[in-house]
Amino acid sequence: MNAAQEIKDKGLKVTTSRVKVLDILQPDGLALSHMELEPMLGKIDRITLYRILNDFEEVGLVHKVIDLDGVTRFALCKHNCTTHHHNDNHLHFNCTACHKMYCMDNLPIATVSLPKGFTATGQSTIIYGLCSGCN
Amino acid sequence: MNAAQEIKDKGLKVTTSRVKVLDILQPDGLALSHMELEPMLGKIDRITLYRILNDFEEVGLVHKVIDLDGVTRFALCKHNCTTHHHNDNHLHFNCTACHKMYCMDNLPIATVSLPKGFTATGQSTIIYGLCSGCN
DNA sequence: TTACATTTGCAACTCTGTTGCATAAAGAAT
DNA sequence: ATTCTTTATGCAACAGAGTTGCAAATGTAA
Repeated sequence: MNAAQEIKDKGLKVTTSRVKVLDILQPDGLALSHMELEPMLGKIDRITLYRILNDFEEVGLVHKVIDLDGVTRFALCKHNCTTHHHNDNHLHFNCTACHKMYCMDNLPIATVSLPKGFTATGQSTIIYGLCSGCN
Repeated sequence: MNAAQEIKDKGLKVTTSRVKVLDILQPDGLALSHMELEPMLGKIDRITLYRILNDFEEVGLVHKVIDLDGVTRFALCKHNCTTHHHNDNHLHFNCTACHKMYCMDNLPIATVSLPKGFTATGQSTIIYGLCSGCN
């Protein structure tokens, strides 16, 4: 499916900036930061980029993940997420050498038994080490 | 052990600000943010607090964890961490209601088998949901 | 109590993220 | 194609987090 159609399907207007952002996030399973995205987009206003990413997250096109350095990153959703409901819980791998953040879609997520009184609605796991490119 | 002695043992000078910071972090297993710590400390300069926390982390007195909102939090180390080497890998629980971050010292950490080429040196897991106080 | 090294506080700065408002662009109707 | 309405964009201004350099204050050991 092309980016414009995906955007339209989520009820958002199709603009050149939005299409470009979605196209850049498409190919690999990498979560990109604001700083990485901005130069790839040409002359887009940084505030616009913030708003596009937030809108995309709200309608379920992308998900947000905060890396080990506290940097916010965005990656494409793959499991038919919808507005205000993300279905794509998965592990992330953060390379300590190149700082790339990978979405590990096919790894199982362990369930943890919590102490009495605590109830879990989800979990966020970031595994760190060396990625295939840096090993 | 009292705070002053712990600070001295790590090779840092014992100052009133440092003792106060360590005393506040002592009791519970909670990871506190900068914003939470500052008002508890009286008239301490915010830059000094940044430096104290960074120094404490370097020598293994406290560890840093970034919560689900991207807020940096600090908590006491409990497993004889040393300078530049932390031994206290453990899960964290982030309450989505009161936003408290708990160190879950006694829960087992699952090991994940990664794709070929990837090697893990550690992982950071934050479980979110409702804590015992909010349930 | 003097002297040295370290810590603190201040000023200034960068980076990240948000809000309000005027302008520009998209989408639908004519 | 032209107009109209809604939504998106760009700009300015701001707030918060975090860092660095430097002078003044404090801790520690002699």
